[in-house]
Amino acid sequence: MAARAFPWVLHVDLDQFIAAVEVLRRPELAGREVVVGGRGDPTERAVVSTASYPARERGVRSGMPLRLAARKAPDAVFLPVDGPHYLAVSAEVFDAVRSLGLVVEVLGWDEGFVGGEGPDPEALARAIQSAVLERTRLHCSVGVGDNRVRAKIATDFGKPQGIYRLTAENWFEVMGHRATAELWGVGSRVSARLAAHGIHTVVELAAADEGVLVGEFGPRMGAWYGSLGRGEGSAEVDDTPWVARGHSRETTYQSNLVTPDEVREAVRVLTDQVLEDVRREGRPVVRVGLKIRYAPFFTVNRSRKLPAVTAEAGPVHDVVQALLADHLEEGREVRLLGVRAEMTMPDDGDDVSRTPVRGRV
DNA sequence: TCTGGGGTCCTAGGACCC
DNA sequence: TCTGGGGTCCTAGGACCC
Repeated sequence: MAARAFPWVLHVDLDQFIAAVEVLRRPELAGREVVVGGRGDPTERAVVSTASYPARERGVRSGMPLRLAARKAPDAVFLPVDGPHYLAVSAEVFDAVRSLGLVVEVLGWDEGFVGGEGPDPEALARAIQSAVLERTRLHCSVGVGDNRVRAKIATDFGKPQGIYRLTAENWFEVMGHRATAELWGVGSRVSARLAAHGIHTVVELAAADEGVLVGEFGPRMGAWYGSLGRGEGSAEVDDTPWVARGHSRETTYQSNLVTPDEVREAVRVLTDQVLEDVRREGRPVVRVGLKIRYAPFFTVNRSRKLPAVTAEAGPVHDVVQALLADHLEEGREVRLLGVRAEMTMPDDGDDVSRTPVRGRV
């Protein structure tokens, strides 16, 4: 159990995971344009979860509205997202890696870190690829790094079905000239704020004055972005099972909700779903959140601590409905509703906000 | 935009207390 | 009122990731 540092960190990432899993159970789709998203109906309000490589060649991307994807790839096969199936396949993938006697930290359905030792990490990577392929018939790419940040970024250079090594030795040669947004943890907003300080590339970020970064992003994040630019980071791999802080359910309605009664009822349904997720965890609720997205696309989040920690449905419904009553602006059409519940963490009694702060990555 | 759903973590400001 | 200086809790919002 617990975290341990390794000389090598390997990042294992399944290639076009969801699309590949769907092709496995429908072999006739091999080589075709496949788009998985929503309920598989490209006329609905939903977005692309994954597209097969042939569909990507037509310009279909994750996160793109299905309607737009259908315009770009009119002949593509559209399939619904089947989360439980992907979760089951994912568990098999990581079991296969663990069967090699390795320490595995799962990051999501289709990726995870693996601790590596010995002189030949590429051989280890090949062994992982073989074990996964043999067990699940799925291909993966493996990034080899001297820490997590470098391993994670390395994987992209190995795709598909490849292996790529990124360490302190070749970090600047490979990454130095690239845009800061190519770093894991730097998105469009942060890269724009960096650009405002004249910082555009990874090497510029690495050399940036720490005072400037701290002034812009605060002591913690500022220092962290600087180290990201240098490719620095933890080499720990932690196989402790993940404990969720909370659960949420949200729905974008195919047509906007108009009356307050409709909204209240929809929130009640979502709350019941969240309570079911929470019940499976066996931990009580400390705080609830309500998300309202008004048409056309304006989102508000409101949250409230419960008067007392509880595993009962009644008080949770009461607080969620009270949040709604206090904040719903009647007369505005509602496009999306979401309900979130945060639970107590296993060893801190009753206060989720006291969870020890841990560096990202 | 035609803009999903499920998560995590960080920051900042106000309330409140001493 | 010409209005301290922390520390902590709560809430809102931002940003990022898959």
